[in-house]
Amino acid sequence: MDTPEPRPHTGRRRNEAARQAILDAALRLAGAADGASVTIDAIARAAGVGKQTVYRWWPSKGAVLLDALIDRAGQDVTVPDAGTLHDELRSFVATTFEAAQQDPTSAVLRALLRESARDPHLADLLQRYTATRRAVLHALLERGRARGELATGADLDLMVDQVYGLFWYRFVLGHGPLDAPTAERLTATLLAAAGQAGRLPSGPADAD
Amino acid sequence: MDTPEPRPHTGRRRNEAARQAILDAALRLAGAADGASVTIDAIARAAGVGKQTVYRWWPSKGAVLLDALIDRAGQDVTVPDAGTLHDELRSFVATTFEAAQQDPTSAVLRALLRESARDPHLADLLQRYTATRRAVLHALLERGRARGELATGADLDLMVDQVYGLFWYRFVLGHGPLDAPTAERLTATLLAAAGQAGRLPSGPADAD
Amino acid sequence: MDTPEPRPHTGRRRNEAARQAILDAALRLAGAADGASVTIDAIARAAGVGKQTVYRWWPSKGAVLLDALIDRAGQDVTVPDAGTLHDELRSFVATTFEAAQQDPTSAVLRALLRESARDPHLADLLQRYTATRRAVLHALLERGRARGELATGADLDLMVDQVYGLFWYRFVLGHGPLDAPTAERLTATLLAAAGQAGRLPSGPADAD
Amino acid sequence: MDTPEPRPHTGRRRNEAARQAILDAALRLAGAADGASVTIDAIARAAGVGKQTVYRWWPSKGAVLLDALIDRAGQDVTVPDAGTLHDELRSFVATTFEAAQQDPTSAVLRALLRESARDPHLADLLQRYTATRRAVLHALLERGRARGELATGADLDLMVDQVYGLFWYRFVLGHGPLDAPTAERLTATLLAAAGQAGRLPSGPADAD
DNA sequence: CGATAAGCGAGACGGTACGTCGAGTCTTGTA
DNA sequence: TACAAGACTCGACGTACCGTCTCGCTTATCG
Repeated sequence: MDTPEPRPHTGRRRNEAARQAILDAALRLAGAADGASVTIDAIARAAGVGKQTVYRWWPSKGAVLLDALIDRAGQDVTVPDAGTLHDELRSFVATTFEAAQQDPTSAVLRALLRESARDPHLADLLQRYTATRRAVLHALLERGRARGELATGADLDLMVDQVYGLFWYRFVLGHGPLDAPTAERLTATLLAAAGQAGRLPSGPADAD
Repeated sequence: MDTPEPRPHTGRRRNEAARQAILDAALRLAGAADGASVTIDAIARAAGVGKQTVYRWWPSKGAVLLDALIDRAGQDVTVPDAGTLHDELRSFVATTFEAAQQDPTSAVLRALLRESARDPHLADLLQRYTATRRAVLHALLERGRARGELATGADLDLMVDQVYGLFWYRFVLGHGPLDAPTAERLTATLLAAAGQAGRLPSGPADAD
Repeated sequence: MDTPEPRPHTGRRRNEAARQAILDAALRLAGAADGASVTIDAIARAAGVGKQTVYRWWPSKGAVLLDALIDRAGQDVTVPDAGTLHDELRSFVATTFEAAQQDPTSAVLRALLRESARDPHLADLLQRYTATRRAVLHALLERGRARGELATGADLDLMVDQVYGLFWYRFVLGHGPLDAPTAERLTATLLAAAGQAGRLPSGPADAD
Repeated sequence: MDTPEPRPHTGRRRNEAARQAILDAALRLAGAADGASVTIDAIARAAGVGKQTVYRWWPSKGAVLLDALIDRAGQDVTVPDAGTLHDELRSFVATTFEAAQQDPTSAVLRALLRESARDPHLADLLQRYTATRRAVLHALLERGRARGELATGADLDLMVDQVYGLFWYRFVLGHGPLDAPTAERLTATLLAAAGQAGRLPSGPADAD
């Protein structure tokens, strides 16, 4: 049973240099100024590219930004896998906090939020992206539970959302710190509760 | 010698009916469809009002929406002040969750987020608004601490932001429930940790 | 020393089927709808041909149309050479009128005019094409003059342009008929005047 | 029975200065260069006006040009009404020839033709405009016929179209002169024929 | 027979102009 | 002076064609 030989490809191939130039331009513009003027026209002009070339490959401005984020700033939050759940979780949270506040990433994240507010399609993409991030954290917690460091009844989804909820809330409003001590205290809070799961109201089955 | 009584008033007075019509129209449009087409032109047209009349009294579209939210849907989250901190907190959280998901409020909140992403002025207003909400919750916690129900070292700001962070995170993404059981578990988590404050790393001075 | 015999030929030969398909597609599209959407892309797509294949052989869209016109509809206006100048002229005019109003030709002519308005290169081609048409009519008149049926001072160029002028004017605007009676009356007008050339102001030398 | 009092007018009035600036800019651009770059954007920019203001009042670029032509260059071909039909006709034709070849008018006419080729709406407008021009010439001829200077059977429509046909044909192609001698010879041709109407095949009733 | 040289379908590329939308401002006449 | 109406400038939007440029492949001719 061989492959249906869909089509070996025909026509000119995508210009990788143009792709890079567009992502670069998007990052540069998102980082500059107050984030206004992140326009498709501006991105295309800054990349030395026709507008159509942007629209050919991305459905919206925000999709470009998201792509830029994943390509350029996505590889930084790694799971350390060192020792106790407490250490792992604290490290994960602190790294997440820190990474988001570095210079290009922060601007892109804000630009993404700005765009996703208008563009339902981007909102969808962003939702999918955040889901993968949640999944990573969820897996981390699950490994801890498997090692007996969490009560079996612990609501992992809630724990995950408490981390990312706090993160986004402070990131957007900027009224409170997202630093290492905060990561430490947040971790302690979550584990203090989940370690006493017997006294907690039982969460959902959480079979995943 | 006090102010020279400059002029009691001259010219036509503000038309209260127009104000109401504008807020109504804003709510109606924000609730309708997917929330797109909440335009100043659309609001003015729907309210049977000139655009200038909107701009005369509000600095931006978002300010109109925020005003509508406060006028129409703002008075519902009250602090019960009944019994233990645990009950008070659970009630507050559950009420917050519920109120935000009712029909006109939910749409307006989403419209507000959408606008605040673009409009820095509205972002400022919204920040001030959320600050008042945080202050209410902070006061609630502080009363509890005064009654000895919280460790003295507890980071109240962190607790507040965990509540609102989870709320906004789930409200925006819609991937998890914001129901009474969730409120219950969240409350339990927060208090389980804060009751053992002695074992927590000490938070900031929290002098407010 | 003649041409350096550059190279007899090498490589693949021109695909005649593609040529025909392109001309067919051009005619079909020019005839369809209101004539809009006669695009190079559309022609190429309709002909199942790459755009480059069009540009390889024709300098512009209009050149394709002109080629189609000459190939498909060009051979119909013949000079009868039967009897008197009056009869010949009337026949020529009537045939010209009729031929232009037949179905594929009419649409292509209009499409050509449309394109030539934009494309200076096509305008040039079209000018050359109309010049050959004028030359045919001019020769017909000259033969008549040689037979003594026209005054020697007659301005043949003016007569030619009166025929084609009337034709194009009515063809484009469509406000008056281009039928046999019109051809008859036009012929009579021209000959009535040119038969009395002695009383006319003398025209240019008309040496051609 | 009074008027239905449609509306006394409300809202800001049309800015006449903007209208003039747009027409001026259109003429200027049409006259400059080779006529390319007569763009809506360019007109708006040159007029110091938003694009929307152009679109608010004219359906297309060509409509602007036509308006400019009528406003600025339309008042020049007047009917002299001096003496014989021959003199009147010659004068009319010569003036028409001359006016069209003066500097701003010529460019605008060419730009109009260019646009009308693409824009069916403009083609319609242009058709209406040419009809009014034909009507003027038709009236001139009719007065001559009433004075007995034309045969009663003369096909006035044909005569009119011979004048304008020759004019447009030479104006567009530019292969022959549109000067006073040409006007003189054309006039002579037309009148030579129409003066002998008895020998012409009878035209249409021409009852207008 | 292989090397070389086009021609070909497909389609991505940098551009330019299009016509529309929404924003915030301004100018009318009326109340 | 507020108001309804609506014209104004500005700037971004997403689309349509233009003419050019690769791709991988298919023919042809020539050494």
